Amino acid sequence: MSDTRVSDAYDRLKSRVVGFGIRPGERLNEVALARELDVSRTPLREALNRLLAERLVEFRPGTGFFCRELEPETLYDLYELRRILETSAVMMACARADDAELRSFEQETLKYGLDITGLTVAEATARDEAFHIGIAQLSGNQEIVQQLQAINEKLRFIRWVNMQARVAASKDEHRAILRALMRRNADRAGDLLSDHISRRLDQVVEAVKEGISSIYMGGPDELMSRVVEAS
Amino acid sequence: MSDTRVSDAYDRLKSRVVGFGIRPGERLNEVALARELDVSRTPLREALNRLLAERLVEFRPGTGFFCRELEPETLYDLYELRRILETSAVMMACARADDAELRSFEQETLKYGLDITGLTVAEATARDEAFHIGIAQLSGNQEIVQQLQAINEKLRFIRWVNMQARVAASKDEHRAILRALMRRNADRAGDLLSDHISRRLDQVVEAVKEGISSIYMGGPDELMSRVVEAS
DNA sequence: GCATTTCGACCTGTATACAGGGTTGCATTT
DNA sequence: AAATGCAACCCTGTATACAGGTCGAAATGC
Repeated sequence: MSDTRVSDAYDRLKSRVVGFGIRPGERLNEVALARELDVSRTPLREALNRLLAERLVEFRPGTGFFCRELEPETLYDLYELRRILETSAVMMACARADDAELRSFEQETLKYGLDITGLTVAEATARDEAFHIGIAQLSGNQEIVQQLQAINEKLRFIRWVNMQARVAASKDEHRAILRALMRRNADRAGDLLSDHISRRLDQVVEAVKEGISSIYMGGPDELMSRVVEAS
Repeated sequence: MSDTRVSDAYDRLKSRVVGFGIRPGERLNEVALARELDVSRTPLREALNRLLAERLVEFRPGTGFFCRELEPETLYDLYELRRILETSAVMMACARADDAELRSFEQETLKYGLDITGLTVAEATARDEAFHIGIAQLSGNQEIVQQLQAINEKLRFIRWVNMQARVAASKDEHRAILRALMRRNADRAGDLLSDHISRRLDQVVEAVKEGISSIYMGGPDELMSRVVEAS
């Protein structure tokens, strides 16, 4: 059992929202949801209010809570924000991280290898996120790390949809970024990472459309359990 | 009356937390707080959970809610994050904002003038924030704007403390930033804004110490109603 | 047949009650 | 005198009840 019923409901609700267990725009019936999560309405509403502050759900007074809508513009802005933060972070990492931290990150990254073919989409996405968060952590700025994690949650479904398309390129790009980082070449690392994310950013609008249809085709479970094949 | 009792309690609680109506680290007694805010514990706790998600309050299961602590390191990280976001934003603004938006911002900024001597600290801080948020809005990226607003709330008390120290410099720096922005000189605008914020960043740790004592000297109301004098 | 209005069911918003656990203070012991 | 243990009180965590409002559906009028 979790710490409290609130944090328990919060965690499970969050994974449903970011994982499309609940559809964007869908209205949330508190009584039904409380029964599903096996909590009463009070802790459920407390959890919903946490998600509201993170803008993962919306709220209309007198009407109730809704799963957040997916505006392509918002997702584009989030991708851009991610690019800004990660580009700055890798440059800070080049300047600040000590040798032991860099080596440790390199080892952790190369431990399973950069190749993600054969993994499910969910696994590949998790590993991709870990790579990027790892760089942010090397920057030494915890606020950047936390912001990026929040952003990643909002963008996770796009990563799922995109994960199959650019496997080979992603692997090479990650390797190049890692190399520049290990050489503490801040300008090059920043440029590479910026371009790496920009390439995804350019596809966001299409990804949303395709993503929605993909998701409603086989459902989120089907999508995230697909196996990534070499391109 | 507000929309709901939750949002009402949320707004008033938030202004207390960011304005030091509640001391950092202070434990929040729900019954007493509910009585003060004239709501019952249920909406109060929902409001507290929103603030928890924003990390403006902390929570220990079985013990209750606490006002967030002020770690100098966290504040330093937030200042740095602010610098990164605003530097990117002003460069994006140079490239993207249309002429009408730029002119409108210039007019709004010059309307009251850049000189803030004679205003109270609270007024001067509000105007300073408006200048910086205005630039972020010109970037066209709403996510950046919202992130900056959240960051500003967490740093507001430092602005209060610092507001008196660097009035003259701030005025000139704002003018220079505005000029570069109007000329769409992205590199120069970015550098100026980065330096502008970096100067504050360097003072953060001292500001925290001085800030704490200042606040507990005359109380937050006294601090924010001080009049800014020419240096 | 379509629009409009009214009625009813359901759902949200909030208060309150109760149980369990934490905290604090006092007393006792070392 | 300091530290530790115990007990009482208070406070948190959660369920539930109730009131007010919203949305939908059905019925009636045009």
